[in-house]
Amino acid sequence: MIEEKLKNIYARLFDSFGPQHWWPGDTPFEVAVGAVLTQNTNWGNVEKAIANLKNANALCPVAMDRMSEPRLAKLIRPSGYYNVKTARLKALISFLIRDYQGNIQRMKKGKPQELRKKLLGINGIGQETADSILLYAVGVPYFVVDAYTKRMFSRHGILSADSEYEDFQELFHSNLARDAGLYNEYHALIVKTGKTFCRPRDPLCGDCPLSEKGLPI
DNA sequence: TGCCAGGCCGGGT
DNA sequence: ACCCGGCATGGC
Repeated sequence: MIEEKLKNIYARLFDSFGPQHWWPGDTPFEVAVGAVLTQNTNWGNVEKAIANLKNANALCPVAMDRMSEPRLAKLIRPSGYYNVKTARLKALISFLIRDYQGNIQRMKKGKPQELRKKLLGINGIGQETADSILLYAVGVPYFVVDAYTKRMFSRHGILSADSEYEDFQELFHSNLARDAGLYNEYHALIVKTGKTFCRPRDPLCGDCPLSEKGLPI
């Protein structure tokens, strides 16, 4: 039973690592900024960029909207792809100001499905970034699928490695309660486990809580 | 030193 | 529908 497998994996990860207290960010806006900055990027580098924004007293929608692109690019430089990400942050913030007066909380009004479509319409916001914002900044239950999720659950034979984002997301949506708190913790535990054990060609399965009898993670 | 990190876009086939 | 190159820093 697939449902039992998913619940069993969750239980084992939670027992091993405990609550992860995600997303690592003080405000919904910081979460949204972090979601863009962490695209294909080590979280440690993102922290440096966010620290720069805080030091410049610039981690708010109005300040970042007004800021020149070269200045913003310089502040977020440690997170890599800084020119691309400057444009993406600008696009997200323009949208946020235009439709929600710069207040992410207001996204809770209206249908989550419509909001997701709107987010995906912003240049630079793909499925994972949109779902990260939805789940961790807005608090609506969309499961976030990242590289770790695909790697872990395909290596465990639950889905084939070349399955689509939607396939992985549907796996969780249809087999677990549609619960933001659960999705929050589950995804955070997947990342925690992935960072520790689940490199692309380096399983390191020995001490992983999921490794037993030829079940590499 | 090369590999890796909590993707996404645009152009080509 | 797929495939691919580009985007860039910092840690190990």
